[in-house]
Amino acid sequence: MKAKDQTQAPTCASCFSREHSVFRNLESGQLEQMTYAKSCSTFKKGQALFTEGQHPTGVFCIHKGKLKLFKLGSSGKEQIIRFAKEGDMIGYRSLLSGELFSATAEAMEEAQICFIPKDTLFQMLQVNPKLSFEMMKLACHELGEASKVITNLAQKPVRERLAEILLILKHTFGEDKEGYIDVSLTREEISNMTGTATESAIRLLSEFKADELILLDGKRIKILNAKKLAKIGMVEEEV
Amino acid sequence: MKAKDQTQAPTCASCFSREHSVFRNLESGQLEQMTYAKSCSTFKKGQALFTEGQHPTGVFCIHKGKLKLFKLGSSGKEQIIRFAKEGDMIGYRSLLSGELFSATAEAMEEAQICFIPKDTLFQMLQVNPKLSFEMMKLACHELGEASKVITNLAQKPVRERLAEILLILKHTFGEDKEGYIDVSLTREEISNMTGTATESAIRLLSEFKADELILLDGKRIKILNAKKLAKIGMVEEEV
DNA sequence: CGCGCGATTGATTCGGCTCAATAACTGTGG
DNA sequence: CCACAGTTATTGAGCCGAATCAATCGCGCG
Repeated sequence: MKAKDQTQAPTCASCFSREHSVFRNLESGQLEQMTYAKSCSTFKKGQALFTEGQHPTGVFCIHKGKLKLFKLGSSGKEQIIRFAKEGDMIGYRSLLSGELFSATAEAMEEAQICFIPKDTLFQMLQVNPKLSFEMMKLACHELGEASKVITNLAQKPVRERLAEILLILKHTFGEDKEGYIDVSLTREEISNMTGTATESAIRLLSEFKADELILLDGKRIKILNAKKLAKIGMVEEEV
Repeated sequence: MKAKDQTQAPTCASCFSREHSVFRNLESGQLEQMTYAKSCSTFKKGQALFTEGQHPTGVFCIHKGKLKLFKLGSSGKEQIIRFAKEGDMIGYRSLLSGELFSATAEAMEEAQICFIPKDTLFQMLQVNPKLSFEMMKLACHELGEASKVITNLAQKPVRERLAEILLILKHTFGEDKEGYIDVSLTREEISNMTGTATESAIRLLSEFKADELILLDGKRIKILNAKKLAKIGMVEEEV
């Protein structure tokens, strides 16, 4: 399941993506410990880091690349729970709660991932209350986000949800030089986020395009009128 | 917002509902500290402990009673995020993530609630890594539950969701001597959990009753055929 | 006893899903 | 470099689940 090449494995101390992660405030001793314990590997597009139902043995840090986390619904359709990119940590939820993985993590593009074994992380948590607090904060924040998603799914019609999702995507992944959202998603993946049939997502995207709210170029999406999208999505802030 | 009577305020050391809470393993010193710092009050049915958007100043421990936590959707409809009962802690998510309350907590029946100020809790977290871990675990567990809810809302039809909700209610609140689920909910509240119109929830409940899966007596609900409900709800376990 | 909210049931509408057919695109091997 | 196979995207038609609207009923309670 894990790839093998440790070739360009960097030290954690010099890791750029760490700067934006929960590990940003580690002292050098712990950084060394982590560098020593971690293993780094490459995942190809579509390859899974772990699968729903498996037993967690550590956490994954994303050094490069983008991942999607999804659960399979009873009909087999993927429900995308969240994305993860450079500097994000994956798999901590199940590890910390002592449960099996509740979702599958899959690389959306070639990705370089570091793996930190459970023992190492737990040791660090024990001696470093700040790290514990940081991770608790992260979990609590995500919990708040989840309750928003729940309310939206339960109450907003598809059109509103999709409008909001587009703004969230822009916010999560940013834009490239040309102003397109910096992520490549299939229409199906977009629908798996929104909680809708793929055809519905396509139809609405076409509508938004016709209304000049967005611009479509294959999988590339550019937001032209965030204000109006926010109004459609019933969000005050432009997410 | 808070009621005043400290009349029957018990000590935390003797608090029965603490036995099942994250505070179950506190040592006597911290228990004293908590007893000293906490304030206990009574909330009437329908009274809010806190409201979405407010600034958290501490956490609430439920000594007695049942609460619902809900968010308001853009149309003003309540979305029930979770319930809380004896021994549960409320308001920790926002406090720990340093955000505003993301939901409103309201007493569903007369409730006795203890309030633990932010400073006290944070001090205890600092000196007690086990408590931190316990709370992190709690948050991570709930996060996993949330992702289940998200997948269900996005993918399951109303009929399946309602069947599952009934099983969850039974599991959460247990049954009284007569086998009825030990909580009193209006049809609207049930629909606000399920993410559906009240009329739809009513219709489906009537169906389930006609199919002899449940028994209805006013607000009282008794599960007659959990196995079949689980099948309808597409859940392997009987939740 | 009557007021008023919650529950129920019926009729109707409509959003969104499914099914189906095509078109466009991606990669792959000759 | 092109043709083919296998996805992925698009569009249309029809249907169905669930929301809405409307009316009545039943009670809990002052």
